[in-house]
Amino acid sequence: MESYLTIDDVAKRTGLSAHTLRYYERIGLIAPIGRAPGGQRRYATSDMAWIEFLLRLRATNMPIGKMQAFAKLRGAGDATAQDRRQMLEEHLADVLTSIEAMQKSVDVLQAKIAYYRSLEQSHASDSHTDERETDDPGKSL
Amino acid sequence: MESYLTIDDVAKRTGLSAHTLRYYERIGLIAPIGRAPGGQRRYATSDMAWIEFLLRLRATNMPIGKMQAFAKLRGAGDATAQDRRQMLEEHLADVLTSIEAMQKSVDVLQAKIAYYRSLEQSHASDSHTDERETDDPGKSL
DNA sequence: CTAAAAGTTAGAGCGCGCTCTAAGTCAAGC
DNA sequence: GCTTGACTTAGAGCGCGCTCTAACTTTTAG
Repeated sequence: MESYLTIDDVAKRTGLSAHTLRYYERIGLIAPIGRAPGGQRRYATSDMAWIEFLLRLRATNMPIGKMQAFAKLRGAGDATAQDRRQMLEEHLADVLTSIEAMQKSVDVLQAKIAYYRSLEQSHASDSHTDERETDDPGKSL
Repeated sequence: MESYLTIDDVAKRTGLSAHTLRYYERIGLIAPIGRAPGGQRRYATSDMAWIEFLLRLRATNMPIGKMQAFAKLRGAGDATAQDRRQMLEEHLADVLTSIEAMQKSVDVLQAKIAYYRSLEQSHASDSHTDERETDDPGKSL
């Protein structure tokens, strides 16, 4: 097991800055990392797995406070597995809701883009049509 | 046309606070709203349409700076329609990318939840199994 | 007419999630 | 040995997106 990753190695692999990695450790998102004799951090592959999972939580907009709560449960051992599952289920529900909301907005954006395209079409053959831009393509259908 | 919406009416309809509505106007996201004789804002239905569109941009995480740029183009008239379309297309691409990323993370969360469930299953029939929690369900498959 | 509720402004303040600074120690190459 | 660069800490600072305060005016209900 090549458990010899320096903080910069981890930064490169995760896309997090070394500053952020230390920050996450300071606030308890990441448990204390092992040290080389000189005091420098040496990340194990198990640390990497946890960090990558954290990034999944972050990618789904879990606030740091909740990640801290989750990390704390994890640190408290297997007995908290049910609590953790419940946290993840609640978070997952939020995420799915927000994805749905985004999808709905995406539909609106696409409609708007199509509307702009149609404007460009009509202006292509007639450069001084005086129609007012409604910014509400839906209304004109 | 009942263009007699007060700021509180609009707040209720949009979910934005009156504070935020004034803030958006101040920073140019919303063009100056018409006023009643005493100086109070009176929102027209066209204002509402724009605010609702802004909320779509916000729901898709467009930063305020870009919304300002978009609003400015809009204020500059029909000639900017192509620029606006391009902004929306670029934004849309970002949004689709981020939805994909979220979906990927959702898959990971679901796998993890399933893993927790399986742990609970095995503990249900044997309350002192000493298996170590790996926090990496993928590894065990 | 009065009292309470809702509106106005300019500007201060805040929570989040980093991000950077300062001052110093440690590690690697020549 | 010396230099260069990466590492360490504690703590300050920052950009974003609001959110609230203070002091005041206007509107509305009784």
